[in-house]
Amino acid sequence: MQLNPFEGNGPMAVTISDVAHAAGVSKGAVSYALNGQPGVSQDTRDRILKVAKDLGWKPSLRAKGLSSAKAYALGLVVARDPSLLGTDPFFPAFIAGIETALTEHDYTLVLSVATAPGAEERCYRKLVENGRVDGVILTDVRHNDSRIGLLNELKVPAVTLNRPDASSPFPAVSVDESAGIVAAVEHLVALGHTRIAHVGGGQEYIHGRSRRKAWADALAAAGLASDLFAAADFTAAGGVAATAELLRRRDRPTAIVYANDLMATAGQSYAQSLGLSVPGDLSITGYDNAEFTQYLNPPLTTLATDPMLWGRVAAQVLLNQLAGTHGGGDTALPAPRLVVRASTGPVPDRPPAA
Amino acid sequence: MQLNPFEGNGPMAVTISDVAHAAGVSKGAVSYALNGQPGVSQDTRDRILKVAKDLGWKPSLRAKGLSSAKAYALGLVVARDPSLLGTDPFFPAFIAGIETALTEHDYTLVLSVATAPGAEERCYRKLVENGRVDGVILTDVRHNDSRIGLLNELKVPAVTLNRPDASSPFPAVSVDESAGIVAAVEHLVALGHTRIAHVGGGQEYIHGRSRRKAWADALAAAGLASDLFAAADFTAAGGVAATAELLRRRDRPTAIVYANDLMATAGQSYAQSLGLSVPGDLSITGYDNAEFTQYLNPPLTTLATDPMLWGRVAAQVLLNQLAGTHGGGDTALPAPRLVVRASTGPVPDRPPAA
DNA sequence: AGAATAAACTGAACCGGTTTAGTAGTGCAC
DNA sequence: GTGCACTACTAAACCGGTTCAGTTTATTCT
Repeated sequence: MQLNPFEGNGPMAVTISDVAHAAGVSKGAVSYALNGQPGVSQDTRDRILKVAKDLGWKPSLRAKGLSSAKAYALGLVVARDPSLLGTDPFFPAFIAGIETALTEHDYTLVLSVATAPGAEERCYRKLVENGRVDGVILTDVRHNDSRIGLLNELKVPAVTLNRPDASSPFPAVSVDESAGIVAAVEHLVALGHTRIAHVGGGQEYIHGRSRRKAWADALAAAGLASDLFAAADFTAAGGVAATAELLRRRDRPTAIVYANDLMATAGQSYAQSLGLSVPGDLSITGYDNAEFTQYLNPPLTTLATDPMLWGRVAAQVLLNQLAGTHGGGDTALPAPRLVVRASTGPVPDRPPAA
Repeated sequence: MQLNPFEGNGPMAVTISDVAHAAGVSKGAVSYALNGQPGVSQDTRDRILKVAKDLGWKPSLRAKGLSSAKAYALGLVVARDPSLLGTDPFFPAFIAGIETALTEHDYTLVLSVATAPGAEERCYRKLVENGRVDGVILTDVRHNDSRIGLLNELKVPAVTLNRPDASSPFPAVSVDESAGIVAAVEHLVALGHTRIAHVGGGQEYIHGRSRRKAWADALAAAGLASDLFAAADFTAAGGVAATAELLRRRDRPTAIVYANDLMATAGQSYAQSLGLSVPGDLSITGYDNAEFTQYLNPPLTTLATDPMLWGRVAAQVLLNQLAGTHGGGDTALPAPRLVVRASTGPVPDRPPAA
């Protein structure tokens, strides 16, 4: 059982003892030498390093992990309905960003997908209690997020994407999403729109909330009322339903700011199916700048973020924390960039016929 | 250094020795009892189990891993240009599927993203040599894929998505993609089309090749020539370029079968920008059934697969292999399902003016 | 020259499990 | 009542590293 026929590293992996024996020193000396710690002379150090290299020694992460009580891995739990997972361009790029930071430090990413509700907390607990990870990244932060307390209890280092609204001891890496939404609203205001609606994402998410608040604030700043709000949940179906609700209103909007691209796409398609012209009768903006949005008819005006950078920085902050070299402060990333395409245009002269 | 203040499990994790002491037996006995192995009487076993439970004992994966030379994790290396990662709805769902199989067995997924070319092989090597994973899943299999040889050399169990064209000792989990493409072509033939083009994905991928071959075969079966092929690379830009090339031809196609949704979307948008009507002048089919395709104008006729199932089965096969309970044969999954939407229609009476 | 100090290095304990070799005790046959 | 097989269990080695407590040797101080 000890000899797994599949186990790699050739016929038998070379251990630190092999190196010690070959170099004529003790295991301890080899450990010191290989880790750049004091306790060995330069001569001996060089010799040990050479022997280790010649023998093709590779540290065993398993052994290292056991003795140093570390996993050399970071955890990410993604809690989404699996069928919706593929619709969001955020995660793949975000994960790629994490990886760029991790590979430099010989850390890996342990990914969990929590499908069932409540499974998320179990995922985090398991990951930490099993010692799979040394720290975790918290995405999709919710209003009064219970995970903050859980991670606190588990005493595991963490980073959050954006600062939670409940008190959190963990550093946050933040993007000023408000600025993006404000830019979109200002763009529409400049085009003459006065009835600018918002189809919001799930309001249990802080990014759902902050986008809504930014929309309302920007309208207030322009002296406009923010009564044209329709709640949705970031899904295409939700986007359609919210759009339908808004377009049924007597004072139907001439522009809709959506909280993400998928809802905007679905909403645009729905509006068009009603015979409305985009942007002739209705201007539409999204959020995320998903690749496909430039191929819609019309191409979607949206907000471009840099999820890869976000992932990279989040991982970096977490690694710094583990190394004890993190100041503790939050990190601010560049605000989203407004990408103006053909789905937004001047306000129509008069409201289109219903 | 030994006592990481962040390390979870309360003030100090309870070990097998604690349990042994509390139950008045030796470490070995506890190990036997906890693993359901013979060597302890039923009475003692029950007592040990109870004590372990009362004390809240959790096995340390790190220790377990060291002594049993296992990682209790599976590896997945995704090699895509990070900027393109978000465009493919396949991976998130695929990964979610993997997770559903893993969580049942207390395995986790270690995910690597190889951005630079060549980094992929290094990723696999590192994952295996560091003992991070017990097996790996191979996606995006290429023509004469060099990774097969690498994994063979590393002596790591693996599963491939679809059977590689080079000889591979690893079980494959396959979807008959050909059947999907054939269904799409037959659908177009039934609509009267005779000039049916194909915009292919990267021909270095076996799925790129097999989709092309299926297209050619289906045309041949219908007595049609398969000269309308344009090479692309699964990207939107590539799809546009290939579409442009096809539409410039004297015998321009009346229908185009794309190797994926993104290229189809971009191609459709491009054709429309040329003033062509879809499907009036040109019918279009995609592949993947990405969520957004139903919100295009017109909605896209495409092929629906079940990436989640694919992930689940692939992981399951790999786990069986690790447990030694896998027969060794390949597994066939249901063929893609043709989803007919408005982007395909009857062949136009005469070729549209150029 | 002798004592104090530091550097270089060794041996062993340790992390928390698994597994092997060996021991004690029981039951049964002859 | 001795021999044998079998069960139930223990002690210790082991996985491959890290780290602590000493020991030896060289250097410096007085």
